[in-house]
Amino acid sequence: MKEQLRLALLSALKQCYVDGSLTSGELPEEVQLEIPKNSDHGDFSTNLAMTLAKPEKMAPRKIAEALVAVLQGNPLCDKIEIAGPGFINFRLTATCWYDVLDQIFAQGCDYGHSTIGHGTKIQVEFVSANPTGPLHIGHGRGAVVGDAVAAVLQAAGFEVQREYYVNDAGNQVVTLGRSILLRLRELQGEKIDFPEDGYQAEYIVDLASKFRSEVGELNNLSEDEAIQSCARFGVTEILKWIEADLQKFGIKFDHWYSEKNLYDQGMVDRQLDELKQKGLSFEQDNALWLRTTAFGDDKDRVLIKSDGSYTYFASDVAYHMEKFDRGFNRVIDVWGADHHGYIPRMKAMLTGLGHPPEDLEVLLIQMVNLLRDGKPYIMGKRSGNFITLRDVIDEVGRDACRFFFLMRRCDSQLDFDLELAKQQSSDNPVYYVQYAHARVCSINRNAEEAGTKQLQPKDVDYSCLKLADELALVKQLARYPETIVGAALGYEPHRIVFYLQDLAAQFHSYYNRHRVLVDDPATTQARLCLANAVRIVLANALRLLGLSAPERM
RNA sequence: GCGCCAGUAGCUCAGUUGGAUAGAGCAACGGACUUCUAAUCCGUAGGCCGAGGGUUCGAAUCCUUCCUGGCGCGCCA
Repeated sequence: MKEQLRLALLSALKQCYVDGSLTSGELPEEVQLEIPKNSDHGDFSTNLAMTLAKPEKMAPRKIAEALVAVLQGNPLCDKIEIAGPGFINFRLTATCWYDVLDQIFAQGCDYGHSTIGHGTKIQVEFVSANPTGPLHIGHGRGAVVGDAVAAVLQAAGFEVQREYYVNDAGNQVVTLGRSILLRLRELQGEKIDFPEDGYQAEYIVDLASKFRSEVGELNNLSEDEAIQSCARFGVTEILKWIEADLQKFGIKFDHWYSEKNLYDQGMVDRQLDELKQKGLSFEQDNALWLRTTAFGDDKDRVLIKSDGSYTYFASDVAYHMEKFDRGFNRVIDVWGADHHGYIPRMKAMLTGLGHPPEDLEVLLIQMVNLLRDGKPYIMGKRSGNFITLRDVIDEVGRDACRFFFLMRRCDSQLDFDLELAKQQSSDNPVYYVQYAHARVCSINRNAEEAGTKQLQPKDVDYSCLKLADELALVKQLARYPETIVGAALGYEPHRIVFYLQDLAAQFHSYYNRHRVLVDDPATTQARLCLANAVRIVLANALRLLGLSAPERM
């Protein structure tokens, strides 16, 4: 709809140049068409005349007049007006809007999808929490946002892979192994002094006892072997929890990528060699450094420490290069905002290795402040006192929890008060949206009980939908596809949430003002179509965000 | 000290990437269920868009300087 109008405008402009009413010959790279806030200003509005004022050296309103003279009589438009400093406002014909309903019924659950991504391969890597403990609320936010971003990109025609990077190599895994081993010895009756830097939490004891019953005791192994064995066991078990938690949240990854595997395959060393060959790394103080300052970072970064062990940055370099080797055109990392300091070094590394830095997009997820009764709940893996993501899902509910995380743009902080989330559950916005969906289903049931058979859209007279409320609703439905495109290109799934709330509000309002099932059969049929078009779009958007669309509530 | 993110109604936040008179939800107040589900709707009230300066036809949005809050600034992860 918008596109057709855009084309009409462009050809009108060309026509003006041909007939000489405009002279600059300037063609804007983009004709901006927006939906005015105030519906008195029409369905669409363009500032084209204003942007041409300078090259054309003419008053905007004069330019607008020239354009409108050509556009007058366009079949799409009911009314074209010049307003304010030089806006051109368009009101489209009702029939033109009714086409949207046909599109919705024809496309069904695909309505809203587009091909704007042209199959570009994008990988979204998210959560990637260390397998040393259960997921907490902050991971939950990253999980939901990452999942929704991936879904929205898919809907916009990108080819998307969801990946979880498993940090199963490195220090924290050794710490995990040692912690389990110590608890195991404790279970065997030894008196141990649990170190400060071990993982203190209760689940370590559970793991130790599970280890004892499934694997046995480790008296024959050396200390290192025992730690290794405990670590492997711990990582496997914890990954099972994580996967189960995510599944409970409705999130499924296409691929789990092991850091350890990266080392085992020699990919880290190969990548370090390449850096050396390209002269990007250097040795100093017995360590190997990457010269990231050459590409905008404020200091150089260590790849191999002076004790010979690798930093995380080393494997991150190899990992990210490997992503591009796998054929992704663009790579998205979803990180906690506390890692934002890593972005310059990652971009520097990419630039050094010949990738445009825009190929990596990092989405920073701001902190979640977990509260209970208004009091902050301190989270820390080592403190031993935390509420897991699973606890939250169980307490608040999956839909409400997901919705809550998606309601805000991800770069603003979020207060998550458990008591509030529960208390509000009866008037939680997610139910508001779902209720709209359930209402349409209920209308359908009533129609069926009353013996009203719903006609095929082609047999329905849409011109019965002449109320302002009805046209406004259709126009809102027409905006859904572009909402997805905007959400995808900006990596902003929250836009879908706001769209859903707007659509639900408009429908609730309409429902309270007018009956769908009325005496006149033609009107009833048309309104049933409208209501069901709303239902389809609500269901599509809810599904996109991983939320359920209940048929009754 | 340097960097990143934020600052919009009493509270929580949107604001279509620079457009016309800045919006919604809670909270407050007043109304609507013999009518398709009241988990709903209608109405009232609420603003120096943190502050100053700049860019232009036009700024909550862009540039700049401050102020406030959060987070980073390791051969930690």
